[in-house]
Amino acid sequence: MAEPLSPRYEPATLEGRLYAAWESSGHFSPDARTQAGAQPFVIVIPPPNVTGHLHMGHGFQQTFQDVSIRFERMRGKAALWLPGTDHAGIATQNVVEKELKKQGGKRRQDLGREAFVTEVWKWKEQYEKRICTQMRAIGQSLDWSRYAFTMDERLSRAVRVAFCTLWERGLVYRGKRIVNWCPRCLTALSDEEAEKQPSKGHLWRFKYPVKGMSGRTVTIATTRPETMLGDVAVAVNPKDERYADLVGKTLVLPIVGREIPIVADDAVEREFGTGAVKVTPAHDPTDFEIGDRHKLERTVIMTPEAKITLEALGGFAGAGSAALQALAGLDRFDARKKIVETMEALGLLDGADAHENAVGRCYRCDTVVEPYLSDQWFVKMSVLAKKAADAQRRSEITFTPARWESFYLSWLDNARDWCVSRQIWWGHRVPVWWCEACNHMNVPKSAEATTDPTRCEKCGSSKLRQDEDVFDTWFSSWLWPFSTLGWPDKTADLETYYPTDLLVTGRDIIFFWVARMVMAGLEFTGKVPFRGVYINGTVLDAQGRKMSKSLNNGIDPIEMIQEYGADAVRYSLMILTKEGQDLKLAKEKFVQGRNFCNKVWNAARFIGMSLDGAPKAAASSAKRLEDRWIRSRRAATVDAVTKALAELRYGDAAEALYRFTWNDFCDHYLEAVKGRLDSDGADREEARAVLLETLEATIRLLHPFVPFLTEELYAGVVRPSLSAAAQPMLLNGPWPSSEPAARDEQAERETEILRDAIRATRNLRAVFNFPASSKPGGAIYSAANAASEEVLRANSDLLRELGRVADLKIGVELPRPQRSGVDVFEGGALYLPLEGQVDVAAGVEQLKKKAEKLEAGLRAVDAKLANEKFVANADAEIVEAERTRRAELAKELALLNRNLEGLQ
RNA sequence: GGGCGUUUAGCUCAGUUGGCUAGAGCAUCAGCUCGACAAGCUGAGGGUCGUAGGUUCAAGUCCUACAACGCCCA
Repeated sequence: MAEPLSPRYEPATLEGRLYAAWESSGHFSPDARTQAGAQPFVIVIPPPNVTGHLHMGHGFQQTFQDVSIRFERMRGKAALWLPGTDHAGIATQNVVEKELKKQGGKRRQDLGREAFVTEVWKWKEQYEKRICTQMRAIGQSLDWSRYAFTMDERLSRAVRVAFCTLWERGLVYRGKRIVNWCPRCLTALSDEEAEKQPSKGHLWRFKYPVKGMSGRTVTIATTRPETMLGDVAVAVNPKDERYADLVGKTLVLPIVGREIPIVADDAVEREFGTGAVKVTPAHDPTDFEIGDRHKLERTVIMTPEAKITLEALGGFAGAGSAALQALAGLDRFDARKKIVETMEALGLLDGADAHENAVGRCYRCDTVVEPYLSDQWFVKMSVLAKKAADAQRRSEITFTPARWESFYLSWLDNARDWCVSRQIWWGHRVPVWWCEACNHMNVPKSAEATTDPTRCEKCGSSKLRQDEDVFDTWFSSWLWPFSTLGWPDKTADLETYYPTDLLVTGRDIIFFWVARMVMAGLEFTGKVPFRGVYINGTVLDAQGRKMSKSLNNGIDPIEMIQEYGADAVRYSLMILTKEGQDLKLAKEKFVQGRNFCNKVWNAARFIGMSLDGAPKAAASSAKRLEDRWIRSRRAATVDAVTKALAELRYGDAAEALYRFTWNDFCDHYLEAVKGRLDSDGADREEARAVLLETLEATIRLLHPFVPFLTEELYAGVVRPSLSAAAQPMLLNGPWPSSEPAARDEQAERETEILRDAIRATRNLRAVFNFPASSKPGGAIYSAANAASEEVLRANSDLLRELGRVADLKIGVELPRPQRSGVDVFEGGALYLPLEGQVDVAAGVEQLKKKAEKLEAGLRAVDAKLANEKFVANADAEIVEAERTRRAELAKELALLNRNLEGLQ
């Protein structure tokens, strides 16, 4: 090492520099590997909102992806992690609208469509860099040369081709349907975008008089009284005897004065409310269907802003009435109140009950969604959904955790047609042209999808007007895994990198996105878009609540990176997570990652100080116990981590590395070799060789989790001692290979004995309050057998140094000296003579406790062995193990007791 | 109402096909400038595994019922 490293890991000093070096090295791109014939490994990023900022959920989700990408890249694959952002139609439009209002009080309508969209593009250009910079700050190894934005010319082309193709195949249609309408955003939403929330309301009962039967009324129940203006019938269940005689009769709709029939329909639940429901086909999806079955009129009584309009009610008896006129122009909720009051005044209110039901709200602005009749574009789901479900049933896609498979299937099996048109301006405009001359709808052929038609294909008129609507954002996102790779063109990228390997995303968009990508993939490319789907958990606050703006309980990943370092943030997130489980997070949790990074840093710093160029011995020829042991542990860890990462068990991999690095490598091995580094000759060189070898493997295994730290240590500590042929960057691999020959079970067993003897020594020192700086003499290690004796004898220098005793004696079944503390360890007993100011009474208490534990253990084993059925039924090796255990316990206990007597 | 998840130490969580005295991190207590690391070292204490049944030689683990909390769907 030329210059010593700082005693603390200081991430801020190196992260920016290292990321820039990685990016300019070209290793984020898979192209070189692909040209060399490597197998690809591909992930497309779930594109975040282009004008959003990176929140902890992104950081969490993207870190899984980066760990997998870095792992596979190091394993030699042509790893491609494709970055990009999403135009987020409604969300972005809303933000820009708000901003316009703030700046000059203008509405988008004041600017006009073209000028407004220009404004949004400006906004996008301004914020696009921010989120990409933030992804870099966390260390995400994305191939920026393939960066994609959903409204790029290239991806926009894909949207048009997709739509025109669906049109040709009869999978898309335009129709008047009840959609989820947001009266604030003034657009339709898909079913998935209308989030159902429980809401406290009332169930009102209204009496509708029966025509020609004086005094006779039918009582209906409703949660939305304002819609009664649009009632065109009342429906009852055909099997409901209460109303059997009334079916076919006519009611007079109060206030409006319209005559409406009583119809029988199976959709009506007899148990709900009064068993009679008002039918409003233009304002309720169930009523729409009832209306279809009974050929009822669809009477619209609200404007797109959800205000009452009486336009359709002019011809009825109550048209001119003050009661009805008073409702004109009222907001729907004011109208609700007013209608209830009016019905009460008319003596037609039968009462109301408190009622809780699920009310849809706009997922972007939280406004209560109105079921509203309008013309929209729909994608037929039945065929697409069945294909997507079948692919799953043929196991072409694997979900992790597996339980999401059934979740995915159950949605597909019940998918309703997808409303893809939105009445906003920011997005991909529907590629349909209306002829102003003959009103014909011109949809380009898919082969010519990107050329705007100039003449009506039916009448030849040049007066064409493009459809005003834009597509749902997800109508571009569902093409993401292949539009980003060049589809609809047959590009080399598409050929090489599609289908992708892994998709990592949250469970909240399995319907929105995952299922639809599978549909699109199968429909447009004939292949599933990805083979594996990892559903990550949700990041919650310390109290288990979702992080949200309104609660202000979010934790900013960028702030955490500044405070603790990107590696600390990444590592903490990974070790805290268990396959797909939610993650309760608090700022303090990042301390664990930071401390770990600092530990690795300092271990490397120490090793660096001990190295001096390449060691002059081979690690594989090192024969000392600690060498064989750490090499065996390393080999086991390589296998465990490789397997865990291949199976997407990120938390398990992080934990295995934590234990190996801290408990094995630092706590034992580094301490064990310190003495040898002072010596000279082969013993020293072998220690240095093993140190280097272990450090190298450790930082390679850690690299996917803590890329900055490890890259820096590779450059500063490891690489200078390696051969000139070593890779210039850790990023590029290789991944440590499995080395079964290094496994050494005997060394692991012997080290357990040794470490337990050291533990016993330290324990006795603490228990009897030996001063920390003292080195007690005369320690006696009484081995239970010759094998243990040999282990202790061969490592007596470690016993002395790590146990901090002045001198010691080792033998088989040695006698206990007078007035000595005793502890048992695996393979023997330790006697420590008590001299001077030591606290015998305290020690006796501790030993008694230990004896009690042994007794409890012995009782448990005895109970088992006394049970004839256990001996008869359990596997022979289990029984044998219990017998051995019993003998050991009995011996330890006898020893402890005998020696306790001597002390008291 | 249906589905899924969770319930193990003060807190956050592990615990594979049932089989050593149920583990870790943080927190707690005691002691430490012992060759990198006080963001550290050493040692220790702490759990009737949500409740009640059942299967089994043996249950944190399998089965049944129930409870609480969370998420999704209706």
